[in-house]
Amino acid sequence: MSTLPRRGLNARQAETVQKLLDAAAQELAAVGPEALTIRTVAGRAGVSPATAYTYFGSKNHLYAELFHRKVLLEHPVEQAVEVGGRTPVERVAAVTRHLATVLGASPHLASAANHALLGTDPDVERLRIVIGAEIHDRFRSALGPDADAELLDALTLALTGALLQTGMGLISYDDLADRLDAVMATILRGNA
Amino acid sequence: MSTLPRRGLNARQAETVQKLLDAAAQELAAVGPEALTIRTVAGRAGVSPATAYTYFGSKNHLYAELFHRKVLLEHPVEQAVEVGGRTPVERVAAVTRHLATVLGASPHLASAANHALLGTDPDVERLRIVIGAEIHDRFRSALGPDADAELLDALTLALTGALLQTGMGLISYDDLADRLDAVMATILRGNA
DNA sequence: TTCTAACTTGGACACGTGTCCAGTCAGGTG
DNA sequence: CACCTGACTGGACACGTGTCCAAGTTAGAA
Repeated sequence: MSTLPRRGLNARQAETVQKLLDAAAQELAAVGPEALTIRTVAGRAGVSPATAYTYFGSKNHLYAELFHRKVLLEHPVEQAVEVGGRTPVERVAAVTRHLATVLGASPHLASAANHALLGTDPDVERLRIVIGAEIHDRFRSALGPDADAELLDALTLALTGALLQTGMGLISYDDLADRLDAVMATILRGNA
Repeated sequence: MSTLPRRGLNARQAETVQKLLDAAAQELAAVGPEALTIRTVAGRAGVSPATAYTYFGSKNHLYAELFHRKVLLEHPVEQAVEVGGRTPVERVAAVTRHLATVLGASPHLASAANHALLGTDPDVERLRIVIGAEIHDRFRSALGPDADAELLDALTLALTGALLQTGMGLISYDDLADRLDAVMATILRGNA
């Protein structure tokens, strides 16, 4: 499956993939990440399980792809950063608030992705790197081009940890944004 | 299973549990987290699978318990903090270095626990909270009793994120200690 | 010693995962 | 229009998970 996820899909294939992703999003919202199976998603998409496995080699891959599209691609943050404020603290807060909002709107997806992105499939690995880079870039554009690498690292790790704890239920989605604000401000203090 | 993990085990049961945990550690080191199954662990422990499921309701529970015992209970950090240095930065570094060392010695366990602690079983949830509290306490004793809550939060989240990324392979165990040093120092700057 | 409560066992069960492959179907090409 | 390539299908397969239960076994009480 490692070759199939995006590159070089013809129209028909792309449509099949889209149907699967749409069905997965619906199924996820309907029954949650535990109850969802590839076969029910395939059924909902009007496609055979074998076909589903052609495009998504594992449930993890499906979740990771869905997360990437729904959370990152469909919700770019450029404007949030630009209108987010004049200081780095404000712009960083805009990044994390934006993410918290998007995730809070799809808690099932967030929790599913939490598990999925830990997977070892090559497909998941690829998406993990893409997603990590995207987060990194968002912080970089919030901090400006001459940001300290260690600082970026600290922000990214703290965000990662917060998302993890949210997925585990230790932080509620309602609290996430505020918690992140406070943590980011704490980290930035002395590093602005 | 939620009632059985620790409380009120008689000698025979405690021995069974210990045999299972020992077998799990061996199996984990031998074949890695993916290939391990409850049944092979039970076999190695000389116990039936049904018995194994009596004490560990899921593979996640088994991993979480193993992690808690091997990483936290068998490796208390008190002395590390005490001899770690005089400044908060040095003592925090002692905590994270200590953890990084222990985890680096059992990468399979670390990665298994990474997955497992995300589980939804009640047993896992309980251990998650216990483990989280333990980490929190370590930072608190490193920072002193009057530590800022937001600062503690930031350190904990960054550590969590770093452990996550290590489990995912984005940070090597060799780099982990140094990365953590740098990140912790960055966060502490301006918050000492 | 005998009894009893409990821990343990073997084995079946339903279910999900991911793989595989021979066969079917559709759409564009000649 | 017949063809042919590539996507899709159906269904079996091996495997692991976690559940269940009737029967066996063991340790400690009477």
